[in-house]
Amino acid sequence: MDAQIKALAEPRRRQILELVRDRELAAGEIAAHFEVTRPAISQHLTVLKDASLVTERRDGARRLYRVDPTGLLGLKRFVDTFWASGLARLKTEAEAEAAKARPKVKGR
Amino acid sequence: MDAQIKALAEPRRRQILELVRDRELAAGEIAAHFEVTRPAISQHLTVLKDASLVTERRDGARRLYRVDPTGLLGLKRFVDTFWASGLARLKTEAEAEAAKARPKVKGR
DNA sequence: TCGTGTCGTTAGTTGATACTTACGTTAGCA
DNA sequence: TGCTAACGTAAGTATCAACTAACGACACGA
Repeated sequence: MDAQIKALAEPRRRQILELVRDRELAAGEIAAHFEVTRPAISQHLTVLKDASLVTERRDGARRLYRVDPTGLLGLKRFVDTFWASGLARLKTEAEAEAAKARPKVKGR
Repeated sequence: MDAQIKALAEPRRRQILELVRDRELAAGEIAAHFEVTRPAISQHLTVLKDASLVTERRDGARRLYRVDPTGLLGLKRFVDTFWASGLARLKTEAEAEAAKARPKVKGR
């Protein structure tokens, strides 16, 4: 999961993912959306590909990229785990607060 | 969401989060789990606190830390969005594959 | 086969950051 | 009021990565 989260930590790579989320785009088309040079985008695409966050498909001399959900699985599990424990904690605190408000009552 | 994901990109900070996920720990207790110096952990805790990923509570001279689910909300939405679109894409492709297997049939 | 278009790769530079050492701050106790 | 314990902060260093410029590789058409 380390590769995935490090790949997503860069804002530009998240922007690239937004671009290829629901449509397939060539490397040059992706680069046209940014003000950095094309090689910079190419390096970002390599990072995303190595992290299994995008897939690469060749079409002649072009290379088409698209989001790949595979790499997101580990990160999703990580986030969901902490989210669930956070919710459980909030629930416990809320119940403790409610119990403090009316200490004599047991149920309801 | 930028601060949160950059905070989580560091492996040591994720380890710290694991430690304070279900129990409250003092800064010194957290630092005892690692081989780096205590100030290094203190700096990590500052980053996590600024990203609303942990809460700080003072108890005399000690400072107790614990996971705060607040900062996870944005990241969770981001991951869930891509996860959902990825699932939708896989579903579409599976249906296309099924349609290719039996091109004459319309339904079922 | 010779250009042209589409990309990836390498080398080098620069800015960000994780770390250590040294110091400052606050709380509690004799 | 001193002393100690538990932290945070500041300054300096070293490593990492995002970027540019230059070059190489591959596909396609005249």
